[in-house]
Amino acid sequence: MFHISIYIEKDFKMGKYIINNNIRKFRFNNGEMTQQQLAEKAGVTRQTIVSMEKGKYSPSLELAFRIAQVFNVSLDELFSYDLKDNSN
Amino acid sequence: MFHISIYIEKDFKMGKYIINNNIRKFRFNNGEMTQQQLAEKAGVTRQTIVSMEKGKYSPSLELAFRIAQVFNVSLDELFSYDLKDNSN
DNA sequence: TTAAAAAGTCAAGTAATCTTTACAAAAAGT
DNA sequence: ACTTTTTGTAAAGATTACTTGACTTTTTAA
Repeated sequence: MFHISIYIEKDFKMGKYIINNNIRKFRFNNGEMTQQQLAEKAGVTRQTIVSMEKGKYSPSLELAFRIAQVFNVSLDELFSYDLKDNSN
Repeated sequence: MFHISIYIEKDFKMGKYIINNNIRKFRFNNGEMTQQQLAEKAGVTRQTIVSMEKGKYSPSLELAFRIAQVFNVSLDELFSYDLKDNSN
């Protein structure tokens, strides 16, 4: 007899996902809205918009909603939570 | 002659919205999942789940996505961004 | 009706988001 | 080519999410 163990990490999903956003795309779909204009409409600084577009951090849900509201779209249209591509 | 000024706040939308969530509902739709179990699956502490359910703060978008993923639903099914009811 | 499990509360500490300021690089207009 | 507008970078401070731990209240179940 022999025994095969398959170890599945408890939190195997964690750390493998990445948040993508279409902010830049929607800015240009809305009359070439600048970062500054979006920032004002969403009630944050331009720097926050820059960092978000660049994916430097994940925004608060509150801010995500405010930006979606500016573009009049749903959260799911603006953000996606995808498996990170590890093929490189 | 006289003059009437109507002042419209620039960010009149801000501060009037509130984030609601269906976390508790989804926990009970999922075989009576406890706060502790949800916390483990989402990779946070139970205290974080408690605070979220109680609406004590708006979670990060990252965490919002992880919880939606646990329940296998979209962000928009789990969270809503509604005008605060000022009728009281 | 008592024990055990789950949910709620509080407070202090850590980590991450967001602001502010200031400047550099790139793009667009004259 | 030069100016102006827009975008990108960086770093320090403020604010807020999240953790940790310890305790109380409510719910479930023996």
